[in-house]
Amino acid sequence: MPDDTTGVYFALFLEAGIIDQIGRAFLEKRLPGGLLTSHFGVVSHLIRVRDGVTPLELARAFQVPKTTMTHTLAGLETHGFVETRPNPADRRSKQVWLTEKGRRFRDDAIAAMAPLFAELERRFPLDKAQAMLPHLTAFREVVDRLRDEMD
Amino acid sequence: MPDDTTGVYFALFLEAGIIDQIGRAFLEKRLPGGLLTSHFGVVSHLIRVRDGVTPLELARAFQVPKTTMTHTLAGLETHGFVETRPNPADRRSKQVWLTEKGRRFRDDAIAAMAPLFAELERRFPLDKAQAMLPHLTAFREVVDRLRDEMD
DNA sequence: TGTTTTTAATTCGATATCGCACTATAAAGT
DNA sequence: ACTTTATAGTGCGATATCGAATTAAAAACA
Repeated sequence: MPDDTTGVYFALFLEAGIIDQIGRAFLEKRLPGGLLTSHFGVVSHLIRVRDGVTPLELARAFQVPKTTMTHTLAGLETHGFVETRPNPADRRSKQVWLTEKGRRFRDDAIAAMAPLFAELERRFPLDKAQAMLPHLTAFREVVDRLRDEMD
Repeated sequence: MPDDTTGVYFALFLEAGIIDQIGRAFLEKRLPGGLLTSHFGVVSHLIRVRDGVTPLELARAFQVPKTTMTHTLAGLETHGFVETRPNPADRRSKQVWLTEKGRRFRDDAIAAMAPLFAELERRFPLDKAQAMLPHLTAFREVVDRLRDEMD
């Protein structure tokens, strides 16, 4: 495998990292004090996908260690954005449910980001973004599976 | 702006974040104890781009706060992977130079990642990766500029 | 059924990350 | 030249992140 080959995949991870970093910084500057991208991410996931999921499922969705998710959920619960209830199907486990306050937090954050997305659309046209998304998703899916398998 | 529009850009950040997360976890599992992606990233940058750059330039390259870069560089210096010298052109500033040990650290890390990239190439063909990279880079460049301008 | 192994979550300790405030120097404006 | 403003880097405190070990419950298996 030529060095260039490695370079391309390497560059993809590098670009993803910088995009993530900028996105986080931008979002966090617009979140209420003490709240981070991790908090927003979880609440957003509970709305986008569904709530009532377990902490472990959330940890897997974001590919973070369980212990990190425990911590993030504790913060969200302190803020009253989620509540956890026992999982009726498994007494080791919990379910995470959104509160009204949590939904409002997410709506406010999205509203605060709207100007960015508007400007972004002006500079990186929607059709280009739409064209790229499925490829990036496919790459993520491959990497995701690879992680499970290569440990 | 329809909600879907926001959704596409939003999804791009989300995918980037997960790819970054998986890449970090994978790399860090293969780095010597106490060394993180941040350390590898800086050393790698000093080789890929050039060394002798200032801490601030590095902070900008990775879009992290200056104070984070100070900390990362301190760790690298402790490990003997870089050394910092006064900047002859500006007495407030420094220059960061690689050591032989630093180059070896980077080479070893890349070698440890090789199996991943090899398997990755099997599952996500090189031509697709090559096709996607310039678009992702373009997106990063736009977001990067936007960050500077929208504060 | 009883034992062993796996799984969900948490606690704890180490370190990374980051914002704020500060110092030193440089650059800009008068 | 002198004052003002901007810039490079650091110290400190708060909190996030993560790995290792632990506990409780479930699943696998004898």
